[in-house]
Amino acid sequence: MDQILSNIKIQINDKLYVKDPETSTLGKKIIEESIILIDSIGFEDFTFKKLGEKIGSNESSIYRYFENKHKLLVYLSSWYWSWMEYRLVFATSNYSDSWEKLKKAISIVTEKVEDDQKTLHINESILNKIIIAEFTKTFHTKEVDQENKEGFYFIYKRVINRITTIINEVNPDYGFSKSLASNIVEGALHQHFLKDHMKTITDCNQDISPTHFYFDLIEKILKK
Amino acid sequence: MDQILSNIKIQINDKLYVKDPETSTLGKKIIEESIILIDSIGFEDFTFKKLGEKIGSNESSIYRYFENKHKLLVYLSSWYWSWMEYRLVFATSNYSDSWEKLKKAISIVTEKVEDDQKTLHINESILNKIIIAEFTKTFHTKEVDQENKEGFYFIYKRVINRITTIINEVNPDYGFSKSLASNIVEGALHQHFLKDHMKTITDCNQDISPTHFYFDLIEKILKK
DNA sequence: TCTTTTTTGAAAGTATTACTGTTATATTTG
DNA sequence: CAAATATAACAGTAATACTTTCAAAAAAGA
Repeated sequence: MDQILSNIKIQINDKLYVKDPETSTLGKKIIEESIILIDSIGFEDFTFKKLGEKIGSNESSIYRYFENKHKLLVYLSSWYWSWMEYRLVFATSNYSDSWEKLKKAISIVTEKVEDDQKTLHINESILNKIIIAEFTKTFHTKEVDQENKEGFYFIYKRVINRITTIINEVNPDYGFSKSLASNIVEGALHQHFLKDHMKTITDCNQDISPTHFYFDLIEKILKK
Repeated sequence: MDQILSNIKIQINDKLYVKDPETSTLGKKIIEESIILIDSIGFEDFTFKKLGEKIGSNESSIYRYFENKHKLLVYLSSWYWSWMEYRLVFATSNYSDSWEKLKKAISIVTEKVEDDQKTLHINESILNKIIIAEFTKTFHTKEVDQENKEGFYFIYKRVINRITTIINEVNPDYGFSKSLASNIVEGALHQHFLKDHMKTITDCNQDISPTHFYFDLIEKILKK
């Protein structure tokens, strides 16, 4: 598994970058340090100038990789969902029982993320924190329809569709498999946010994870 | 009911404004036109300068009401949830059957919003569109914990808590009433967004509303 | 109604952001 | 080693997100 994972290259829509950051040291440094900087100061205060200072590079050099910080965030999000999809496909491929497969899939997309040591320049645990705090900003824009057409959210939608398919396997009579899948993926991010910042409106905490909540939920909704 | 509604004044946390916009013509114009302008160009491109031009006022006059556009958005959101809460309390007060009460509550927070003619300067239908597209930005910031302490999200949380209480009435044995309530409120906004911008990952459309999806969901989760 | 207070508008000013363009230097590749 | 490419440094622009000052207009109070 390690071998296989270390060999995959996560494919990102090439409209998201000017120059592929995976092809150079500076590019990888931009990715690595932007994750840390966005997590640390938040996307609103994050600028290419600050990132340049942090990595000892000039602002204009970063612009040769990404048109603007929005596209960088969409790039990071695509990377995250692509990595998620890989784990999802890998972890669910060996199940014959669709219920167990669904539980595995749900746990993958709802659990807290640990750093994947196989990807050297990307800290998935911090990237997960960014996704929780900033992902909705990638599509809550006036350009969403245009960018959706250009495929900016393709991998994210494919993750949702994979879960939808498993839901349909578990219970073909259930009429809202797509909404349930999108609700769980988005809702889990939200529950993680609430447990850190608005504890009074969630049951999730150190002991009860969003995974618990959604396991219980799918059991009640889908099991006959 | 009209009488009662026309007499209530929606109370907003006074830390959200420098001067209460409800106390002057200009203030009300700022609220009225900011809703239209944010909906039309999106929150990112919205500036006090553009709003000033639109209402024939100077930028600096708007700064006398709101410190910055973030606080204006939190103000508009608070107004929205306060108005929601009012409708929620009013519509559910007469039910003796808690199941019917819950259904009524869910339909109020998940249905598409029509303009409330009783509030002259606020178009709730457009405000609802802003909430769908921009509300998560009010708390997805680095200042969320501080602003939460200052009560910026108090009314929103109270709406969630009211729904939580009704869920507990319906089924006291269900262990995730808070997460279910926060999931439904946030999830409904998300499903509305998806039906307009990412149709492939939702079952909601012109015929099937988010309300249908969540009615079915609570029935399966809470009914014994 | 007259005066005082408050509100608003106009304009100027500042620091920062979000870029673009140019040129020299450093690095890589063939 | 030469040519091509990548990067750094710097200058420059338009817009943003404010703040300040001052005068005019409007509202409130006596």
